[in-house]
Amino acid sequence: MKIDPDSSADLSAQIATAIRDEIIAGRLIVDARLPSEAELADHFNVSRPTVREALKRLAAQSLIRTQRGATGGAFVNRISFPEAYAQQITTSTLLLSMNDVSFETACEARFALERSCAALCAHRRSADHLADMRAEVHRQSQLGLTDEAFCASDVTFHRALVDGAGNPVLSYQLAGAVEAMQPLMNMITFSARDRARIVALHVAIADAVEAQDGGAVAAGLTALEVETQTLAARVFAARAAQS
Amino acid sequence: MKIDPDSSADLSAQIATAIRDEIIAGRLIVDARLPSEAELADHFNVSRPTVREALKRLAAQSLIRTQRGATGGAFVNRISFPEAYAQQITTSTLLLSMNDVSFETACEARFALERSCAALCAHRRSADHLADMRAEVHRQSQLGLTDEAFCASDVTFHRALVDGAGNPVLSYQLAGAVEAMQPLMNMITFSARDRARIVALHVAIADAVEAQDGGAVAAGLTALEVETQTLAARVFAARAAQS
DNA sequence: AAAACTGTAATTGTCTGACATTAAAAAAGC
DNA sequence: GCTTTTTTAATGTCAGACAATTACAGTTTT
Repeated sequence: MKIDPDSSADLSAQIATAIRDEIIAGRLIVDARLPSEAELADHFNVSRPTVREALKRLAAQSLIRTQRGATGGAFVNRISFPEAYAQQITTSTLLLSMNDVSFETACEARFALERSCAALCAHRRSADHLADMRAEVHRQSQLGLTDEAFCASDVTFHRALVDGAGNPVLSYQLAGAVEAMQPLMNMITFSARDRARIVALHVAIADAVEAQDGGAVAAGLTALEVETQTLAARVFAARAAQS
Repeated sequence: MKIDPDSSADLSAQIATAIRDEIIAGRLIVDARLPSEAELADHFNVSRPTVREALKRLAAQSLIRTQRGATGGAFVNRISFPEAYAQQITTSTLLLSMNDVSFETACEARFALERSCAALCAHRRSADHLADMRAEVHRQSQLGLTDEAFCASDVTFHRALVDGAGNPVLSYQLAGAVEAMQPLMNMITFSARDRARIVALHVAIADAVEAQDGGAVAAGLTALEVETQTLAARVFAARAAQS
């Protein structure tokens, strides 16, 4: 591992970067044990708290895990899909909420990405995925559902569609796009008529998935995108007029 | 902010989670200043090093930035697109390299996602994006290029295509998919004939983008996917036979 | 009066040293 | 040979101190 001269950056940041580079370059493989904190401190010529801060940075990115006890230490972590999902969702959500990304832009990206699953999902979907989609459609049709519950069910429906493509990498990438939209969707209040239209489109999509007609799935998603965009435009216009 | 009982988890992890939740929920807005480390230590009833470890965890995710001096402290950071790109790429790259994701699966996901930009890029592409694509095609045609330089140019070409869609959220999501493939692509050695075929497909895609024909862009990407998959299959088969 | 300088206070960055906690391995006892 | 106890090595936490940095106010100089 490289050394850190007395540059302007934090020592802990430099050390974290040095170790991260080792992991990315493959010189530290999964489950390899890092030297103990005392050894690292000695190696980098810093104190143990500084090393610890560096290790915590890496732990925050799920790059390492730590274990106490005699044979404990810091180990290179095999980043799991669920962990990657979670990071992806957090980053995407904050990116959207902090950068004044318009609803249109986010919505366009989300549906563009989801359409990329249409053909694969139509081709590969299992009975389970289809059943999940039908179940969510049924849930959405119930009266007296809160807006938040409606949106949550919407997300579950779309995740079933994405997972139906049977490609974990695709599911991972889409997780951010679909979940990060939820806070934006929650800003909208859905009237009974709006919900009925959305549910009808969901039914059409589920039918297309069942028929394994990729083109129809994509068309259904496009129709849903148009519906969502016009609905959002109406809500935001009304809200702007009110204030 | 909530307190942390003496549960089994690390105190610094609990504190980091508590603060992260405040940020995600919007109770701590961008550029808001967190209490000083001493105040946080007092509030959570822990020592300052523990608080610092928590803050470093958040800094590693670009959720906060710190500043020294009299009016310094920790501030909620507006996560920028470049920062989000970098995190996305790191996570995606490690996810692929550590989880035995097959080349086919990763490649399928990557091209499926990229096709989602085809129509938008064809519609919106600027002259700049087109020029970038042409420039990369020209670079790829040069003889004596190393495999790595060829792959790097390939990535730049595809990023120009993605950016041509004019949707920053889409560019962000695709960054991970496109860049994370590079290490996998670098495992392949491209013969002159292979390169010529790929360049020809790139030319076809650039032509389609210039003609603003979204369907042709998507078709070109599909052809490129087929070419890449068969090429990779041949390389891996040859390598397997050799050993 | 304006500008340059200086000191002070607040805050993060780092170090030292210590103790608590944990969990595996070695040793002891039966 | 098995169970129990002790040892040991590692992380987790704490307390206190000092260094480095920066804004601000007050002072001096021009």
